[in-house]
Amino acid sequence: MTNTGKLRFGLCCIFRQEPLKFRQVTAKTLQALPRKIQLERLSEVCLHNVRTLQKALDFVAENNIGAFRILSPLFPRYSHPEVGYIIEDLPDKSEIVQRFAEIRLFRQAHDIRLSFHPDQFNVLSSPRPEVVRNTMRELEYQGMLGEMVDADIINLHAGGTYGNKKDALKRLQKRVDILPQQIRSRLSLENDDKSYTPHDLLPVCQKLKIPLVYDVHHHRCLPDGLTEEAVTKKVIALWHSLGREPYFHISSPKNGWQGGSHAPHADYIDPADFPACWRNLTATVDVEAKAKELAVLRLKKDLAGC
DNA sequence: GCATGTCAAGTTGTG
DNA sequence: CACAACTTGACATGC
Repeated sequence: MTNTGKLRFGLCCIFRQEPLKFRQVTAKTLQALPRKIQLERLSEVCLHNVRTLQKALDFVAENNIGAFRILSPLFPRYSHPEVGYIIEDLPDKSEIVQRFAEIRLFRQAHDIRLSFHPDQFNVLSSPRPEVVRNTMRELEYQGMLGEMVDADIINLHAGGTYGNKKDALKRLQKRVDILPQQIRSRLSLENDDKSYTPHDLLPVCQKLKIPLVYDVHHHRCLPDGLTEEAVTKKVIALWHSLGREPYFHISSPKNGWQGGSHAPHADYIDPADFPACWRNLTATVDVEAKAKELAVLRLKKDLAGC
């Protein structure tokens, strides 16, 4: 009933009901256009997306949501090898930069925690050099955005196992060690539902002095012998040793737990899936649910009533 | 204007 | 050894 900690919930990337839409443009479409037109098109989309991000944070602040995950393609195709670009290239660069500055101040004024989550195709453990190069490009992009908006997390999965987890994690560690500070200072690893458990990643994170985002749904899909309480405790200790607020992910499976090890995300979070040991913490919990802002608001309500 | 297909990425498992 | 599945929402295209 009386929560001592300050649990904050995070909204992921987009909205279900609010009329806030981010725009996209594909490499294929761009490649059919001359460079000048490409940049005009990209500028239009980027400006739209920065304005939309501002509105998204307005909504987040008004509804007492404590965190927001920024979608990776906020600037579509930024790190693409053929059609990639920098803000300087865009006709609307001055308004874009100006709005980023406003977003940054707004974030700070309202204490909204911002994060990035490069998708599964970004793999630092890959044995393929071009995969790692592309990942680096994407991380540089997200690091640049992170710097501009004052985000504190770029959260990454550990990637594939290639038949040998130890070697894969060694490659990962080597590559984290050479990341620019702008990225490394924001980097976290997250346990996934197929390959890497908290048990696998905690030692890596400790060695690299980077935090672990604990996804309890993934942990239930891919258990490692550790209880949720035990992992929670270790993860909190890790974040605190770095002087930072712990970060978790929650989701509920679409078709219940009986339908196999992993399932697509449900529209809402079943409050029963929310770990009891998270209740009174000071921590951030991203709500991964298809009903987006509706799911965040419902979960807040449900937990307040327990 | 709506419905269907396409895009974007890397890994893994299947055929 | 080649290819589909996985994931996802918006874009792009065709009727």
